Amino acid sequence: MTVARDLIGKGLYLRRGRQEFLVELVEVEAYLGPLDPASHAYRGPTPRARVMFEDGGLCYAYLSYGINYCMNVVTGRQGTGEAVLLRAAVPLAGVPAMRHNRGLGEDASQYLLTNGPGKLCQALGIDLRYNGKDFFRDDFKWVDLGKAVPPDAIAATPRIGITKAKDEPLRFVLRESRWLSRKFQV
DNA sequence: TCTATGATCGTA
DNA sequence: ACGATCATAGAG
Repeated sequence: MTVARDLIGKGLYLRRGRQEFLVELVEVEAYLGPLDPASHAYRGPTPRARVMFEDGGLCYAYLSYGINYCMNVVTGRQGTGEAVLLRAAVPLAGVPAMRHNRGLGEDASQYLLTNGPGKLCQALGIDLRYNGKDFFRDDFKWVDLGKAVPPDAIAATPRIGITKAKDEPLRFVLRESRWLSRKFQV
């Protein structure tokens, strides 16, 4: 949870072939493991959730609603099943490719690029092949963007799109960001 | 601005 | 059958 908070404002870089992407994370959600009924780890290390139980630093990617992909950072030690869902980001590099991946024209609002977990993955070209990849290798890189994010710039709110444990404030957002999947309410 | 709905498929 | 989503349609 404090790990999730620390991801706000971090830069994530991805290279695929000749394409390079860089985004700044502005919205994440913590999923706490087997005791969290909203987590995919709730039923233990099933085939889908297996990488959630690996050591931290891996990518847990899955198909959501048969339509979109979503990506997580595994954050616990081996066996704990903790992960953080990446929900929204600011596009910093590779914007034309993201626009293409999203099927958006030049005139479409820039905020539609990466303001949701499915949109973020589509923009970056993330699919099931990225499940189990290492965010510290495998063409990913964490980038220090050099911005200090003061604690009061980050807000904690309930998680989105879940039915169980919906009241825990485990979604972390950069308060004033225009790139959130939903506007932060006071 | 909001609520409802359909698309679509891996997982359990 | 369900779901850590999204885009669209229609009402107010």
